[in-house]
Amino acid sequence: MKHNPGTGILPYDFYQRDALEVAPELLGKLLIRRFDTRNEIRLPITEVEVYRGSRDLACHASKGMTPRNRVMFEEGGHIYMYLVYGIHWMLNIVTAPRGVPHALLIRGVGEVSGPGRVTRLLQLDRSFYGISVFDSELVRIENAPQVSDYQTLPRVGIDYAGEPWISKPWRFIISPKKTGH
DNA sequence: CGCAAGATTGGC
DNA sequence: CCAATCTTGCGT
Repeated sequence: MKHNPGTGILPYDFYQRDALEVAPELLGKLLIRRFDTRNEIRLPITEVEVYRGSRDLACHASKGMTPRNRVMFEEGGHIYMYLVYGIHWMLNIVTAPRGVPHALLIRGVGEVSGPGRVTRLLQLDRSFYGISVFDSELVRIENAPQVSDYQTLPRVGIDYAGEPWISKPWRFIISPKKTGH
């Protein structure tokens, strides 16, 4: 595995931790989508949601390993893509060591809000399933100063999970910039 | 093999 | 409020 020393790319070890620990640190980091040698999009991650292992009934891994969620059980740094409602691709960054199925759903980058809009903007789909953000040219994440001003809120669209999972404040979002004087 | 439901979005 | 759109996982 490459670690890309000196490139500013977040290293392998960054991802080998509990998703709840990685989530606030991922805010503000630069998600980079390279289309070719001349074109790439670099935007800060503004909103993520934690899906935390087999006990979390909102997490796809709560029903064990399946063909779809297999990559969640890989080591941190892999990309988990899946389709919801037959329409929208969801981009997730797997975290935690191999065998511990944690993931972070990327819900916002730059000014773009909403996980479906993120993948549409960055042109991410099934073909990115299983690649690693710490050694891919096409999708990578670069270090940036730690964000200190963020809030936590309940996750969206997981009523099916029931309590206590519905109420867990596992959605992390950069606080809106204060404008004006 | 059928089918209900979905980590959402956009339009009426 | 509700349809779109199709994959997935589970029950039969």
